[in-house]
Amino acid sequence: MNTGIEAPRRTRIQQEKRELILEAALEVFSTHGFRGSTIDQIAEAAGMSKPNLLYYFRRKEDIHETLMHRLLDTWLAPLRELDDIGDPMTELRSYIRRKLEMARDFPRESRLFANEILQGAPRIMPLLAGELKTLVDEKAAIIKGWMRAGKIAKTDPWHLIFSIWATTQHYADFDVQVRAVLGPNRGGDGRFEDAARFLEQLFLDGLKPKG
Amino acid sequence: MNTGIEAPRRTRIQQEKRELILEAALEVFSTHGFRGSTIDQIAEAAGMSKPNLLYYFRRKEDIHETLMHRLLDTWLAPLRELDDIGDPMTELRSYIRRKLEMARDFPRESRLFANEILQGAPRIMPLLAGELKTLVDEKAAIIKGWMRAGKIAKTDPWHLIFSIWATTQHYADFDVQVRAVLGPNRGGDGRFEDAARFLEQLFLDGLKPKG
DNA sequence: CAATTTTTTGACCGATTGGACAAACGTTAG
DNA sequence: CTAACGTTTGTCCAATCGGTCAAAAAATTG
Repeated sequence: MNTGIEAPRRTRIQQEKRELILEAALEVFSTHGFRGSTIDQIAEAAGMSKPNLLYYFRRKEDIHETLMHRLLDTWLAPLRELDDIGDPMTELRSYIRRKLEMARDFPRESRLFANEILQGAPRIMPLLAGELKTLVDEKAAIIKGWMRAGKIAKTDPWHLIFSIWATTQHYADFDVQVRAVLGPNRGGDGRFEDAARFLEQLFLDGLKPKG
Repeated sequence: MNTGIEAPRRTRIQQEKRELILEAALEVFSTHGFRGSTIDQIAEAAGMSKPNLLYYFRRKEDIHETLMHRLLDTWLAPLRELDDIGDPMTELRSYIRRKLEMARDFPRESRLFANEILQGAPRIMPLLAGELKTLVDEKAAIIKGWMRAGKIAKTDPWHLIFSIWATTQHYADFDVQVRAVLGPNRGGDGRFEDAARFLEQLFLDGLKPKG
């Protein structure tokens, strides 16, 4: 997909500094949101002055936009990998696992995305209704095929995808709450393995007691 | 629980105007976050001047604090209702239904809460580790009892509660995304009934095809 | 070296922010 | 009526915001 944005040629130093800024901006934006973050905060986190930062990104929004476009690519990678080859139940299980791993390894990206959606997705609405919808529709069709073939239970594929997104991203977006509720004992590093075990069972068998 | 905050006596007009402000602030805070919202925005939404608003709430934070405390009470009501009387599977099913109804009927409250948690819960952290944890632990114990009695499948009660929160609140917090992906046809008012049907099946039977 | 280009910074600007304050307004009680 | 009290607003302020600009500093080139 051509976004119409031409990437100008850049020196090696420019590339590195831009990466430094994006890394700092990810940290700041993901915890304070777009409007809650200041250029000064990002500049300080990147170890440079505000005018210097503005030399690499002319506007605050440019940083955010670059971050969002880059994010969406990696963020949807697990769903893109979901395909018709292999056992359906295994395919879904590994999709859930991959999504949970992303929540564990890239919580800032998850929160950045959540912040944007929460506030009405003013900056990426076209992407949601376009690229994202197309991708989800495509994968929903695959899942529907599995259902018709009797490989998995018949249900709504779109809401199934929503539920996978919701349950996995919850461990990144609501991390403070999860850790607060689990307490110091169970809220440690093991919480992701516990979550993985639980989700596997939920999506496989549900809660009905085994006959 | 005594918060230590004394509620001063207020005239009838003060009560009404304060309600008006809180209603407006809920609208603004829930879509822009705390730092992204301005007193002017809230004042305009409430149909009064900024100094007039500051006559009823001395500081911007006072409005947010009042909103958050009030919110937590109503927000946790469904979980409080979960008790040992009645059939476990029915209890859980109606908890899920009630939570989904709250996401449908009070999306602004859900988003206000999500905004706060996303940003590290700086203003309600003690409540999470205190009141909330106590309540969840208590209900987790009840659920554990059901598991021991063989009434529902054995799994992690805490993560079960997380998954119910995540899947239901998703329809409030990520509403724009849900509607964008479902498209104009399926993204209409019926989406909550579709979600209810799906979630019921997921939590009951999971995805494994019926033998 | 000198000339040129790229990078960095201090100083500054207009706009917006949360909030203060006194004066004006409205209402009610005597 | 008038005095007292509760309510509303216009004006103002210091702090912070995103962003500009010229000039200094550093790096690159010849």
